[in-house]
Amino acid sequence: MPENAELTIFPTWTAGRPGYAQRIREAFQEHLEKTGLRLTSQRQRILDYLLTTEKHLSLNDIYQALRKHGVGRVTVFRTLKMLEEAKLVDHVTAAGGTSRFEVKLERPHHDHLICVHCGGIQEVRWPELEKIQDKICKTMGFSVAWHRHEVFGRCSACAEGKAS
Amino acid sequence: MPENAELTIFPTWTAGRPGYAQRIREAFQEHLEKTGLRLTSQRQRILDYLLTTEKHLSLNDIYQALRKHGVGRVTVFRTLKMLEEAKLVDHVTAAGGTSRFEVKLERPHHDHLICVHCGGIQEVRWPELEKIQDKICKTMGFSVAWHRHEVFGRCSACAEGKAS
DNA sequence: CTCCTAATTGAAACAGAGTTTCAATAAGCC
DNA sequence: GGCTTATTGAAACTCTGTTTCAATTAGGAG
Ligand SMILES: [Mn+2]
Ligand SMILES: [Mn+2]
Ligand SMILES: [Zn+2]
Ligand SMILES: [Zn+2]
Repeated sequence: MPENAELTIFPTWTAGRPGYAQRIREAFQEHLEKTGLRLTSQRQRILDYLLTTEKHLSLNDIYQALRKHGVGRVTVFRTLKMLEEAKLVDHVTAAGGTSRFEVKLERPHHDHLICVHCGGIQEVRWPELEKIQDKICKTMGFSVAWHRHEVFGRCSACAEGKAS
Repeated sequence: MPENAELTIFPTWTAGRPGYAQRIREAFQEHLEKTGLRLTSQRQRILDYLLTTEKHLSLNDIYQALRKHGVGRVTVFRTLKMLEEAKLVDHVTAAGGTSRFEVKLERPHHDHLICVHCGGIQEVRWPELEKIQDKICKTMGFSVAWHRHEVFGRCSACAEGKAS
């Protein structure tokens, strides 16, 4: 499996959505004001990088991309945490167990199909399935906060070329 | 969240199943012979500990329990890996992100409801849900090898005492 | 614009799970 | 018993994630 596989999120989620980048930046500023935080060049860069690179990025991916612009690892870590609290960003636990981040604003919840061969991540929505999940949890007296449903296997592309 | 929460697997899975311990030990030996590995006291102890303690144990839980009998951390690590390859043991990703292990032989597939408050793990089978998963994956041309469906929230016990 | 203060930053050090290395040890076979 | 090879475990290392704290900066008050 390639070390940095093609980890696309809904292609053109940001791009295909007029004003999306604008809106998420505004929501970001709103959150900053509301919580008494400050707008710094680092925080701006990190959000912008997430917006322009439509992929599932790890903390380290972002750090490596922005260190040349003087953004530290710790700041990336803290900013991602803050963006998650602000519900502007979310994370997936990828194959290796590390967290990968994606913009969340206006995006519906989805789960991931992870190809063990090429490392590619496909996104999937199955409200029908989640309805059953919620129903069963309810009958067990378990109140769901969030869930992680990750399916591992071979994507259509890799299933054809059956070479290991 | 308590550091070592009550992490029960199906109560009496091993206990309520006459000869289970016996069968899994035999399967273990078979695997050793088949792959040219050797039966050591350490490997025996680790498997036995998993069998007698019907819980979802972390690598460290097992190490802490067996170090007094002269079993090293590395050996626990390697043995768990081997047991997973032999399909005798499986792991769950618990609340903190660490792996917890459980015996697998003859046990039906199940998923986990993980309480973020007390750390307790409940097991759940929902074939209906998984049927939908497989159906949708199929239509997407994705061939499922395995999946991990973990639901985080509050168990019934913790939901009542609403203290944080 | 300047000053002030509290928020922010990032190097460094730390934590914890997981993994490799390698010399010493033990299993299984003759 | 003796030989060969797998196994073991201390130590060192990797990687992700996290805390600490002195230096820096945002942004509001003057
Ligand atoms: Mn996604
Ligand atoms: Mn289980
Ligand atoms: Zn693939
Ligand atoms: Zn609970």
